[in-house]
Amino acid sequence: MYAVKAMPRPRSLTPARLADAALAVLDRDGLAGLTMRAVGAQLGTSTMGLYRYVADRDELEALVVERVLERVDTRPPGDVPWPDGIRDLADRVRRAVGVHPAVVPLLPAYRHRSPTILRWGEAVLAVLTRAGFTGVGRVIAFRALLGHVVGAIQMEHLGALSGPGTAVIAALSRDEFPLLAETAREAGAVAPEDEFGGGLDLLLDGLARRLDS
Amino acid sequence: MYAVKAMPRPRSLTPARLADAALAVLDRDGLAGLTMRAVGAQLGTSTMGLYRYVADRDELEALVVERVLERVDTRPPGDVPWPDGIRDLADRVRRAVGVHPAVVPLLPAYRHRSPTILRWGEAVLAVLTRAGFTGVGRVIAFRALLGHVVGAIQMEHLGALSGPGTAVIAALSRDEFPLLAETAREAGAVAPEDEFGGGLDLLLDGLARRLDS
DNA sequence: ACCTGAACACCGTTCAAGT
DNA sequence: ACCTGAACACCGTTCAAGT
Repeated sequence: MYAVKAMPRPRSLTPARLADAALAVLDRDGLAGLTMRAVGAQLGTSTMGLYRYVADRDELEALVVERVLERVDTRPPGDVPWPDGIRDLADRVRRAVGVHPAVVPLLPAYRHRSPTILRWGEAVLAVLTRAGFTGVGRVIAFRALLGHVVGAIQMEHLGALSGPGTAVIAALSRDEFPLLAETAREAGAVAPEDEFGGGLDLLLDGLARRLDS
Repeated sequence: MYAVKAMPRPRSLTPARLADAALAVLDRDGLAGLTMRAVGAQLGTSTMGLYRYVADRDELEALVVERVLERVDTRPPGDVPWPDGIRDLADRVRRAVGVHPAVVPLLPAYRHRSPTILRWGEAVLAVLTRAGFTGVGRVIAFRALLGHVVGAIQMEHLGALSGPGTAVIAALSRDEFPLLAETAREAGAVAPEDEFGGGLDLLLDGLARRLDS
């Protein structure tokens, strides 16, 4: 019995509950509204209570990012041609982020620390390797795909074709920016997923050519 | 003479001087160190003096971003094959940002407001148009190129091949992430400009195939 | 062991006052 | 007209105190 002198009071929070609360605040009030005080209030606990679960605000943001990325299925794609496998994997990330667009500004800085993205990267590399890529060619292919996913997701949410930025450009003086104005108007007809997929297909075609030669 | 009753005191600052001071602070102390107080101190004026030139901190950041992008040559590339023209234009942005890497985290949000990037986009579209791209195909091509430049620059500066992130990955357990660990080790041999150019070439090859068919 | 609230050292920004 | 400094309403985080 002597080991049970004082029952330690159970923790009232879990990292998952904390991450959910922070994500709720982020979705509701945006990145500027994501403060330690706001998350504490969301949970009904004191602000300082959070520091029992995270070392600082940085760690809380990492928790939120991982909470969103967790939803990405990182299992190998089905038995399909390798370009379809890559398309599938890329789209899983795009869809998961689309559920919580407010997390987009955080992705570049926290991407590296995400266990989910590591597993996802391993799955992408498995597809590339089975397709026949090796060595430096595989490095370039992997980084190009990662760059496209990162870049295109940001384009979609911070510079959306249908967003205000494009409207501003479409209204630009035709004298100074004739092609930009024209392209912005044509862009209205392109759905976000077609833009994402279309760009990815360009990359995949380029990669296919590398395998032929 | 009655129009010259009271000579207005000349302004002591210019937007350019302000932007240079802010850029100096950013380069020295990073984004977290870029505060209104720090920029005021850098200029030897009061903090509040800055508000005569910018409406708020947001506008100061926009000024810094534009100061860096200003250096990008937006004139049409020489009379070269179109893929070389695109390569040239893309590399101009990469090199300008490389001089002030601390500005990278600001790029996604402020890109749209930059007059330089608008002119640069017009130049990219001119090359694409002369190459034969039109309509939706041109929209996709343009956005894919923009996405690659944005994504690859961020990969280079926030997730550099030679950076600590890759070292961490290279040290990962070979059991859990065998391909990631192997690729990270191979990545050490790839220079940043080769990674950027290699990815861009994949995209350009994909684009060339669109013109053939 | 776990949680709390006051306090501290910062921010951006408002505003009344100086020259 | 231009510039300044005190003050206000926020932050993240330290720390001593409560249960």
